Amino acid sequence: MGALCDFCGEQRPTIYCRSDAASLCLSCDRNVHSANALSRRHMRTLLCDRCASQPAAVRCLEENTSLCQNCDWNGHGATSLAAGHKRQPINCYSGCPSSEELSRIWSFAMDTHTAADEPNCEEGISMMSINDSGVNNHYAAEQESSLLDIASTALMSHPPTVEKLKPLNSGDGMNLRPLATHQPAGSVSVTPKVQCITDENMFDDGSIYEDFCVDDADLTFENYEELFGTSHIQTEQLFDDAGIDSYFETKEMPATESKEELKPMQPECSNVVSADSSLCIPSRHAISSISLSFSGLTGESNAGDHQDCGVSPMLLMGEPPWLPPGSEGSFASGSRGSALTRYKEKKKRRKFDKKIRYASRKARADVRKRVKGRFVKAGEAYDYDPLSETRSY
DNA sequence: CTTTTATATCGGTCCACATAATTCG
DNA sequence: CGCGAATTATGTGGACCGATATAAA
Repeated sequence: MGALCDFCGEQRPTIYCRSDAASLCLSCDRNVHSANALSRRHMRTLLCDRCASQPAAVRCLEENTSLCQNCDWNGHGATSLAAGHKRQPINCYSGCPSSEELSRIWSFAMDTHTAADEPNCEEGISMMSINDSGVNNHYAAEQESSLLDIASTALMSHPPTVEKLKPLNSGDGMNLRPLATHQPAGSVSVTPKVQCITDENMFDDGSIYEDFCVDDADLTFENYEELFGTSHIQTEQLFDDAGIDSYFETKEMPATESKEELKPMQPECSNVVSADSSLCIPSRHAISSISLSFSGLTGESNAGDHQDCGVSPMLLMGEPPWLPPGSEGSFASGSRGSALTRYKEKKKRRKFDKKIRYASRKARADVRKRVKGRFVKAGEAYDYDPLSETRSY
């Protein structure tokens, strides 16, 4: 990624779109993502001020900078001084929010980015026909109205806790999502986040966990694309869906094997935290975190993900060096099955949301007549017409 | 408990053709 | 080196098929 907007190549990029794996200036962001209903669904967030290549996850209020997980944990949180900085999670957004709405979401950032750095972009926005009123079809209206229901960005210190995440994760229709700054790999690899795992208070009565574990699986499998940067091509080369899927199924399934089902989970934990195995107290939260680690490796993550995690994919795929305590063996065997089912369903859904490189080709394929699923020559008999769904014979 | 059968799931393949990419003069 | 024409390569979606996994008998 360069220092310029991937689209116009002129302005300084401010927004990172995971679906497009692109850094965009504010103007181009709106331009590109107002093109159609699908693009409006792209989740975007601020660009990391430090590396300028990853989506920002948190805003350091002390330094007044937006940071991706990697920069936050490695560069920023690494120092004891900065580790105590107040951080504010940065929300993702979709749709085509107006500049006012964006400034409401990111009041801290838009002051600097928009007003100071991208005067032209702002001007561009005001001039664009696809502005707030321009994209006022029903879908966009929904998007924008839900944008107004923005989840508040609670102040936090490192580390964020499960409780703080829960409400952000609970809104199903919300198109504004927090970046998970509690990502597992990081959470077990950097000291400050150990609290997250060892905070037994969190699980004293088990209630939080019970609420969390299943929903967290949801978070894991549904939002990981939003949580991590995405690069379709790169990741398919690294880990295609089948790969992680098979890993999932062969190692995690069957759900009925309560005694051994956790074995496969351990390598994640043990390897990820190999630098400090004492961190890997196999708490239930850790298990949830582990599943999040999986999410970072599935289909549409990219090299940056692993960079973010600070763990190489190969390491993550390693064999389990030790077995978990038996207490975890009974962990949510039932909910695991349902979580897996939901994961598969969502994975299936994601396939429909695959990246289309050439929209024109898709548009054409969408209207091509077929015989048993195969394209037929123009004018020849067909058994399926996507437009009329009629047969020619 | 083992074997057989039925069912479900998954990935790969095929097709035509517009268009992107490459080659050539 | 740049340009235009010609050629080649690519990508797109739905249905099908074989391999594999899982469940049931």
